[in-house]
Amino acid sequence: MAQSDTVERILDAAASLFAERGFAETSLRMITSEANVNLAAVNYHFGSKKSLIQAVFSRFLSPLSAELNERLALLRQATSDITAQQLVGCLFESLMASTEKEGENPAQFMQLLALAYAQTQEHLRHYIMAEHGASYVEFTRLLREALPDIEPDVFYWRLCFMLGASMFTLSAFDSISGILKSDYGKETSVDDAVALLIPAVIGMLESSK
Amino acid sequence: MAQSDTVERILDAAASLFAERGFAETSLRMITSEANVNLAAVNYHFGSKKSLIQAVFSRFLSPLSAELNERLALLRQATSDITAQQLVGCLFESLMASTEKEGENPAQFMQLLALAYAQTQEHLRHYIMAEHGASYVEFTRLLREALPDIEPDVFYWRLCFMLGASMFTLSAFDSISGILKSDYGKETSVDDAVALLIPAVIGMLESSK
DNA sequence: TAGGAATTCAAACGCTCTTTTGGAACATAC
DNA sequence: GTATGTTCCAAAAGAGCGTTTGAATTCCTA
Repeated sequence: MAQSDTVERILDAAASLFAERGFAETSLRMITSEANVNLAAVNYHFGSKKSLIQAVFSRFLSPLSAELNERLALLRQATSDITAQQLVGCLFESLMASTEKEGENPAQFMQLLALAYAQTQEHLRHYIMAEHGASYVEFTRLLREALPDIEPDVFYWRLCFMLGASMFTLSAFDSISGILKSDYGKETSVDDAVALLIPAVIGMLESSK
Repeated sequence: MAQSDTVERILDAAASLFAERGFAETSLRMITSEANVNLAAVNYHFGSKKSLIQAVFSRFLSPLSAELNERLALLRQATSDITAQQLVGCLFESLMASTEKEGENPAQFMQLLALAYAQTQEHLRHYIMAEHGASYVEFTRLLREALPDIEPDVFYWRLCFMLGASMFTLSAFDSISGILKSDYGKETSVDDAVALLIPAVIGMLESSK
């Protein structure tokens, strides 16, 4: 069994358990037993539980940042009048493309983000901001430029509405789509949910009310 | 020092620390030392940490359910054509009224709810649904009736968008309003944020797109 | 195929946690 | 003023945690 195998199995198990239960609620013993590796493997390969948590986020965030940076750069050089619609489209395309490339689950990713948000994990906040904050700041800046007529504070609150709606919806995707399946026999993919989400958040952002 | 004093002080400290740090990240030692009571007081008055968590939620949810039930009943007997706008108004009024009555913090309440959602705390989910699920189900039923032309699955997703935007915004209220204050010198109250939030979520619910 | 580095493993260490315990302090009622 | 029930407290029990250790094993290269 090569090292990469152990490391990947730990990351898979950790991502799944963290997303479902939370960080402190998930012990290294749960993770290593789920991953079928020895307890000491986490500290051997990652150094500590904190570092493991950061590694789990890195696996999601690095490809997302890369995708988003690339798409934003393309958009900037294609036109100088970028619309909010294009930017929001970029964001969700990046999310879906980056998770698909890595064979990951966007719903699980959003569960982890929601968790990182809800629990004030200082070390994680700092780490995420230091490693991946630039893409987010750039996205916000461009969106602000695309919506110059909105008062700054209103813009900020609407950005918040957008993030909340997106994060909550995708993080709850599994349970919502399960309910829809059993109650209405309706099969829904993440792409279907995103297709509904995009016009909704754009409507909120651009609203004149 | 009467019992009620100790119990209240524990609940206050627990709500504040849970909201800020998470459930497992907050030890009974932190809570009892913050509350200036003996460590054993939690187990004496509440039985266990789990029960304390439930009690913290109960203190928020019971007044909210009561307020919401009352307002929904009034609305039902006032008119048979209830609008989505009226229902969303009811929900936020109930939230603000119930927290104000009890001298509580709506942002803290939403932080706790977001936490309960993010971490799959089975005992808590069951408890909340069993004790307070009825009001939520009734609200959803009335909202569904107010928006009969929307496909059932689209309705469900939009409900999700609404909950996400509301929960996230209010749970992040302290940090957002802090940023607005320091960046734009703009002072924002929770009511201001809710005043922006209501038209935004109603727009999402009623949209024809 | 021998040797050295990388990885895995069982066991234990030290720590913090929730919960329990039995008695002390207090209030209330007879 | 004593009896009774409630509340508080210091201490310890018992369980689980992250981490460390050193030996065993596997892997790779020379």
